[in-house]
Amino acid sequence: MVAKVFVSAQEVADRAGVSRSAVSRTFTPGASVSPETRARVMEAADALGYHVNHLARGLMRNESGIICLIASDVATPYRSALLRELTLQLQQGGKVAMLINTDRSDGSVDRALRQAIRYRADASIILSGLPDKSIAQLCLRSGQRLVLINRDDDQPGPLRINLDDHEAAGRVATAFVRAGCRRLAFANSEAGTPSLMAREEGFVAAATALGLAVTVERFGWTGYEAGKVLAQRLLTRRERPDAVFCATDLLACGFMDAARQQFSLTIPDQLCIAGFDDIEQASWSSYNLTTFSQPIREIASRAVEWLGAPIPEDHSPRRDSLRLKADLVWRGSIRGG
Amino acid sequence: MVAKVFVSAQEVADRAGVSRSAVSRTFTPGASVSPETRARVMEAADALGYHVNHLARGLMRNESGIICLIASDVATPYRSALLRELTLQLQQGGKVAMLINTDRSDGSVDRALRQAIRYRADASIILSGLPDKSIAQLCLRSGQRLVLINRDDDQPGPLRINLDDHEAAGRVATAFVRAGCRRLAFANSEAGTPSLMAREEGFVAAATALGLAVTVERFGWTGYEAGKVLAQRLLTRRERPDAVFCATDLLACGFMDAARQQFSLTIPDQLCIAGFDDIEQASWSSYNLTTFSQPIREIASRAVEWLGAPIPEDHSPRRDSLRLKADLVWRGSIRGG
DNA sequence: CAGTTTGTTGCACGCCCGTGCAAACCAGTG
DNA sequence: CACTGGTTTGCACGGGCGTGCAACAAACTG
Repeated sequence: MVAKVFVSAQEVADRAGVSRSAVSRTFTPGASVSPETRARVMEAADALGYHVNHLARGLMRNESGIICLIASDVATPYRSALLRELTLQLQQGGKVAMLINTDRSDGSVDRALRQAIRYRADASIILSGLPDKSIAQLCLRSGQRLVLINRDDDQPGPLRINLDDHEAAGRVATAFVRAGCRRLAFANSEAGTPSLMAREEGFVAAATALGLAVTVERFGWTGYEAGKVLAQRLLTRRERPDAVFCATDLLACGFMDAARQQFSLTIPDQLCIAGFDDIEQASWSSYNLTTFSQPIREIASRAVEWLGAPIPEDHSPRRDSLRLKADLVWRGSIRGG
Repeated sequence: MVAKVFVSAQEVADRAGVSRSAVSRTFTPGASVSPETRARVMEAADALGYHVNHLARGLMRNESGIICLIASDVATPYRSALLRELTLQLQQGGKVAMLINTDRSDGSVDRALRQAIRYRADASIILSGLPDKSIAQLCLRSGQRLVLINRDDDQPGPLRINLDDHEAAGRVATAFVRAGCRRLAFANSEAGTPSLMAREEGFVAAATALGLAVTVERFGWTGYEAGKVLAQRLLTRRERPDAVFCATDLLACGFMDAARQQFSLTIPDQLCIAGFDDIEQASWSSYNLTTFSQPIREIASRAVEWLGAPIPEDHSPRRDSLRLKADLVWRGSIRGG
């Protein structure tokens, strides 16, 4: 068994003929080292293949540099795109991402947060689920920062980043009406997360204001297959909808495929469709889906920026809650773009 | 500034009225603690919200529990699916995944590996690119284990997991011929990674053996848009191909969309298509793509299993190179399945 | 030249944990 | 009671690092 034998600062010091402190200072920006010693240290370090032990450094500095990303369904187009952007920007900020998968079971997020605590992560970014209040409080008490993305929670402490789901959904209703649609429907999943429900409520509210009723159907999780089932259910109704707003693009893709292949409908002539997220597939020409783009870059940059900023002394009315705008991307699934 | 104030074992010990060792032993499986003290410690730990500091534990044990995943294009369907499976299985094995994004620039993988060393990762799993020999050697010398997935490298030390790309590609050629196709083409990206090239070579070799020539076209990276361009190029040729093997499913999706919409071809009647990876979209009914499924679960489980196994004393002829089989998933893009 | 400033270096301590070792304890035996 | 074997406990050390402090050297200042 070849034990772990990473080279330590002491070995570098011995080889360079200096004290270990000198080595440490060489790798600490702003520390006082003469150019000569620095050079000798660097040479020895290169020769030996020395790399600062961030575990030990984290112990000392009380700052591990680790940011925990907590998410489920990470292989989903939208999630993976967000994860990509987050990890990229964290890396640029000198942090490193620790990825923890959650499932839909109870306590899954709590377990993930416990892991984050064990590794003394500087912060946790939660993309799915909601932690128990007590464990969230523990994180905050411990000095760990928390970011909730698209989880419409209201407890103070974490940074909450959300979209204007409600308002955006209203814009779709208007667009549908302008396209001459009268029989509106909303295709949702049964997941019932705040942002999905906000889209549904926003759509229904706006339609009602325009004097139209909305048929709402909910099924399964927000995936392609669920979209097909939803199409099955909505398109076999007596009063077949002529416009459907799907809560996510994945649902929309499944919906469109079923609409075209099983019901021989043409889009957008016989049926208008809108989605949400602007996943890559929405732009594929088979779908060419009109949808809302999640401001992924901005979400990530706001989160990272907030993590880098110092915690203010005063308990001032800090902007811990952001509501970003989702832009409507016009493509071909609604008439008269 | 609320400094980090994670509760330490000492505080738990004080509260429970025992020594710090007792606390440590309580959280160390197999250590000798009486039931009473264990109970008192647990109670105090719960009350204070204590969690073992894995940074310090890693320092002691010389084993951080961190596994580094190094990859580019993590938002891609295939990559994200593999990442998901890896992180899941690592979690089940009690490890934790650290995700490092690379780009296509030189030294990107090397920088990622350096980061892995700094955090004293127990192992690194590389999904994209190839590390420089010297840095790879440094990892191995340091006792860090290395796994290369679909990177057909031949240096000893790392575990290398590859597919039977060459042979699989041959099976497609046969299928095309059986479907009555005569004018074969291969659509590749310019990335030139070993597995992509193996698919190309395997296809060409098999076709040649069957007495058919293959038109090869390469463009861009392995994405949807590149697939469209490749269709543009291949389908405007004098001798239009009647069967195209795309190096990846993403290329195939782009290719199919262009073939249908710009060239009004029907699939599989006028054009047979095959892909590779079996990404989720391949099963979407707009594509219904015949393709090879990457044995993602097996790749992940083999990797995790290998990481968990002890390094054998003797330098025996260890199975450090695995070649897994990619199964052909018959769908509707080749005639006569 | 004495005195002061500036810059560099090494020592020693602490961060939090696991563990070898020896002391302490406890129950059982003759 | 003395003795033995087994279990539990605390002490002290080490793992790799950053940093305050004091010692020291060099460079100025008057």
